[in-house]
Amino acid sequence: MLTATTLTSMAQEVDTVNMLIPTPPHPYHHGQLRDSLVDAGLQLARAQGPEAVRLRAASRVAGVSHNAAYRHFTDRDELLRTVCERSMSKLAVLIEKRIDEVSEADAVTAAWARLRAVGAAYVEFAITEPGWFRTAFAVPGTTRSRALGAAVGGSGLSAHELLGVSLDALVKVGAISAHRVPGLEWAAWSAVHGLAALLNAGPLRGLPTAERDLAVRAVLDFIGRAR
Amino acid sequence: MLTATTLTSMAQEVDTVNMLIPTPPHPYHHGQLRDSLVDAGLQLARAQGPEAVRLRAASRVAGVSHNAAYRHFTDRDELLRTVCERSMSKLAVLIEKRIDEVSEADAVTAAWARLRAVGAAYVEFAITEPGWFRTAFAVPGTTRSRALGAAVGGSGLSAHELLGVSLDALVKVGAISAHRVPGLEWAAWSAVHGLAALLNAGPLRGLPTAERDLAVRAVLDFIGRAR
DNA sequence: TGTACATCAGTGAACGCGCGTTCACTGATGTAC
DNA sequence: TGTACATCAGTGAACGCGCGTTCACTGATGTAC
Repeated sequence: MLTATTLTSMAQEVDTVNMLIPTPPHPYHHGQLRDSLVDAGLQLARAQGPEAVRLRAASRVAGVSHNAAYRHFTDRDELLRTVCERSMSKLAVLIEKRIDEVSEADAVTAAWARLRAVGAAYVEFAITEPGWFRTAFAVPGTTRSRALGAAVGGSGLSAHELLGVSLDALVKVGAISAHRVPGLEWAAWSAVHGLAALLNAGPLRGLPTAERDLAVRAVLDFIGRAR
Repeated sequence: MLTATTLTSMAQEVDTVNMLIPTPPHPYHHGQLRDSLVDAGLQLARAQGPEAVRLRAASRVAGVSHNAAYRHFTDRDELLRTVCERSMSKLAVLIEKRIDEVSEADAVTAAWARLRAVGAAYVEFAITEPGWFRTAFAVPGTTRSRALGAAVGGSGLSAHELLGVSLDALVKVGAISAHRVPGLEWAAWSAVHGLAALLNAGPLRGLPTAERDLAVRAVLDFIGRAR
């Protein structure tokens, strides 16, 4: 069964590490400026969270004058929303990846392992990418936005939908009864989200790795005990 | 048993409602400026969250020139930390109040009801006072700060300590075994904190009251099923 | 009890910062004829 | 194929904002003698 103990940095696997260095000079017509600005915004969000996603800062990173951005975004908020959606999408991509890694043979065991994988991936993302995690939840309504995973072979389901699919699978396999799904959905999501928040920004930031892994295991076990 | 369905505004009971209006002119020597600035900071935090706690804004609300604050705080961070601690303390005071309202006769039932009251009060505070809730968790390390409740007849225990006490009581009364306490502590805290965050700032903001109450009940039931 | 003086706790002006946003502009590109 | 011109996508200067912080100041208060 997948545990949450191996919280190595997923960064390199999910995306290339970029430094916050302005890009070298470019021809007058940039050509990809919108994408470049979103990438710059993602770098800023990754390093410093959603507050750091600003038009001037992103333009600086993209190596462009600070008002060129207005050719591609109506205002700062549009850039921020785009970056939030992309962050949320990265979370969904990681969750789906971890689900796909589950290889249990028995259908029931596998279904439980997949639910656990959803929770573990959620926390893994929060810990290894705190800036993106905070950004993903910085704008209300982002959860419903679809993942961009389809482009890289994913289903395009959102993080929330992946949780729903996992719970439905448990019903289909006979592990839990259907009427328990809504409650479990709430409980599981809340528990995992709260754990992520407490470990990250809250009072438990900087907990030693061993204790942190214990806490993660405790919460995931608790959810798994729902059967 | 205490439910979470009555999420009426606790504001008036916990503190007087203050508008963000500058106080009337005062004598040259204010006399209570430090307290006034902290109160002003609490008003700002309540209305707009921790980002709004700024020296200039607080001075404005307190009706004082914007640098008088430097006689009482070394910098903005000291004011912010003070306001965060006070917010955390308000959370603890509400939790303790809700615990004290439990009136079950049977020791085991009462112990469970008190644990539930802790969780319900936590969510109640998050929903009725979102600004203070965010502020309480805005500065890492604030959780360990003691509540100021002792002054108003409370125990002075922090929110976290009140949870611990409730769990210990369940052990003492024979409802759960001692070795389950750490895991339960993590799970309960995470679930309730995550629920608060999702309902508040996250994707579920603006959920209709009925659905929201269902979600709260689902999560509290889930914790209560730990027996 | 009265005066000199130190200290405390305010004031008002100023500096420098990064920000979002707007303006008039100009270089590069695409299209009609 | 060549030229005129519209359009697109950049640039640089500027405005106004609120902020934290520092400076020299001044009014009020408390204390020593």
